[in-house]
Amino acid sequence: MLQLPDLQAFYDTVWLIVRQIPYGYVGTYGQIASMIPVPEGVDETDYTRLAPRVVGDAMNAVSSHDVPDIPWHRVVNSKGGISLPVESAAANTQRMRLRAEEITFDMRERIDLATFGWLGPPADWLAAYRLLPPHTIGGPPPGDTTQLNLF
DNA sequence: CGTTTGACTACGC
DNA sequence: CGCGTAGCCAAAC
Repeated sequence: MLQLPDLQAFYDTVWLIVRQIPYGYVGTYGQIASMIPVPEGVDETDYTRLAPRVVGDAMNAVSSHDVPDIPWHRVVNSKGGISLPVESAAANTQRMRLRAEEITFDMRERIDLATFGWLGPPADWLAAYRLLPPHTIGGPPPGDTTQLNLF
């Protein structure tokens, strides 16, 4: 069983991380969840497979109000696709904002994570908030060790 | 209040 | 690869 002890704290951490995703890059639900330490007493396996859904809940909470501080449009699923209901107003907004950041979609409406996938925040930032390093996504990193925070 | 639904993901075919 | 499914969480009905 997962049962997060402090849901609001989890949401706060998710938003904190999402704010760090730079212009022109995207993070995934699972990636963000993996950066948050597994709460005490929570089974790690359950956390791994269920926490990404709760990250989606946290995104839903802000996108419905369209909180300006939080670039919610930069969060996509593990396949690089938009997870909002297709053709919904919110999904169209998200796609429009991503394209405005010069992020491109392939023929199947998917973003190449090897190109646009966020590599995560700097180690010192993670340490300051006691978070975990993100596990790499989308295969081998493109090799740019100097990913500037343009946000 | 039960019930249903879903901004997820890993895994097996 | 794509599709289906398990997992059993939260939020919305």
